[in-house]
Amino acid sequence: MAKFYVTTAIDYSNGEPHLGHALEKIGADCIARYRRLAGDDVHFLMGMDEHSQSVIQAAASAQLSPQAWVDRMAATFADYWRRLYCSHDDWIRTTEPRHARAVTALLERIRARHPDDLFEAEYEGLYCTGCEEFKTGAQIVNGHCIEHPTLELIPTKERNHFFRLSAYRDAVLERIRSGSFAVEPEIRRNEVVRLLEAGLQDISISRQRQPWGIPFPGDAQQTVYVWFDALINYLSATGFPDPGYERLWPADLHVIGKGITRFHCVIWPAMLLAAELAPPRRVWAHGYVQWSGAKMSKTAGTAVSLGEAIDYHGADALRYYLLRDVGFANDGDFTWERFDARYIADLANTFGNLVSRALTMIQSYRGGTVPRASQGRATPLDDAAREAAVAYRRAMDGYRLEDGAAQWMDLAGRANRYIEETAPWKLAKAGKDAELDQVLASLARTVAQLAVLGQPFVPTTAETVWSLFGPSPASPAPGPLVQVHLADVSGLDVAGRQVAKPPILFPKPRLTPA
RNA sequence: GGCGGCGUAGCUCAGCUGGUUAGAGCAGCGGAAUCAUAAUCCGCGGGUCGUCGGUUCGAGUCCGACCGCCGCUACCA
Repeated sequence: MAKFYVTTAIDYSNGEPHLGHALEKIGADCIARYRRLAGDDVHFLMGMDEHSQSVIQAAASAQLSPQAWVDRMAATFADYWRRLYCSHDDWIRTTEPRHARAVTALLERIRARHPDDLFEAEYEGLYCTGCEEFKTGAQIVNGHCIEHPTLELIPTKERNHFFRLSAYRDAVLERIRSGSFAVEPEIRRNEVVRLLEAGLQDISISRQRQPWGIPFPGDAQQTVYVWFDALINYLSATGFPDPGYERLWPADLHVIGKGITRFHCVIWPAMLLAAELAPPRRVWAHGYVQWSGAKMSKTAGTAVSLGEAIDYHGADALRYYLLRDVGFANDGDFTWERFDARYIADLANTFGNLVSRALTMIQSYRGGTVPRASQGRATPLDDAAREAAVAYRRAMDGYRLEDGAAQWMDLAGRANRYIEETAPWKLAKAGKDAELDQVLASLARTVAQLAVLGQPFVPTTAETVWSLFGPSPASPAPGPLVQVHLADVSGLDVAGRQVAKPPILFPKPRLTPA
């Protein structure tokens, strides 16, 4: 069983999560669930980034200690991810001892193996407490950071510890070009490659007078710069530096937003190389959720409440809509109208109604028992299902989640057409039992397959549909959905199972009366 | 400023190395059917393929310029 260690970016503890956070977590969860389905031994990590100046400020304005504040934020985030059915195996917080230990160990390991890579120097510049970065050039407009126009940039001059990032340009570039370190989608890889080709400067990795952070090893006056600290979370969660961390490391996939590729695709692999540790195998940088083509903004009133979006049609529906319509590569729009359109046309009318009509016919024509087809085996629908599974797999293996979702939904559409083509109600009236058995059996198989393939997108709905196939004399319990392997999906046998009356999976919102 | 991407039917987008009447889904219109969540299925798309020019027997598909969006990056007031 192949190990698959997947991570999301850890979230800053300075505000409520929004749709953008949600897209990343949902996408990563979709991948994690898919890899489990494909038989991998998945380890899925999420967590919180809890150091930094902005946390101190947020805590102060809430009249809380930093620790009390981050505890509260962690609980808030975790609750949202629970509501979205995130299936993470571990949850790391950078204030945990295991993380501080790993950060210290990594720095000491770099110092031991490449002492020249860590040095002290003076740094001077404008510091944005929102980004926790020094800002230069076009990042500054009207004297403010473009990301945080309401915050003051702080002129800062201090003696810091530096990391010799410039020494690793060629090594990182070579790994990206050769593919041993994959940066995707392609547009992101090209950006990173150009960035590397342009050359790198050494970076400051410590801060003075920043009590809320991890002490810099060998220099009690300074703390580890929050970004340098944060990246290491992926390693901390493996148990590093204790023996056995290699069971998980290197990470197979870091899922991040397109705005932080520099840290993950340049600095992070360089840090690891300096410590003589393997860089991650792959980074996937997703796009952003937009509102009518513009960045979501609270001030412009275009920020959508995540809680509201979850409650609107349910978490499964939000997951499907975001992954199918907004997508996991490029930027995409969120609008309530588009959400409605996907929900009604796809989830309710195509998928939900398919399950409803297929199982209802098995109820009324076969007393609720899935018939065993006597003649032939593969119907045109079975053939279509097999092809869909192949295309689905190809899309999901390449992290093209929107394509995977489309393949899944298209199969449901194909099944609806199959019903029209075969018209089981006519077969029933005409007493063509063998043909009817074959059609109903094929439909049941396909619905079961849809439950399996739909898991990464609509986990609870998939579970519900799967559980509709009850015990049969030959096989008392259907067995958990999560134990079904993707390789077996085309050979699923539900003949003989007793099906329950199908519930309304995706109830349609009542239309507003005129 | 540099580098890169995008601009195709009302909406979201496919269109690989140039070649029959430019496609899909959604929405809309018409029809059929009745197992089903008034769901489904079938039929219907004359859209300057951003603009102009070029290469070619032939360009949405290559080249150039321009317009409009967008991304990354740069010690540009």
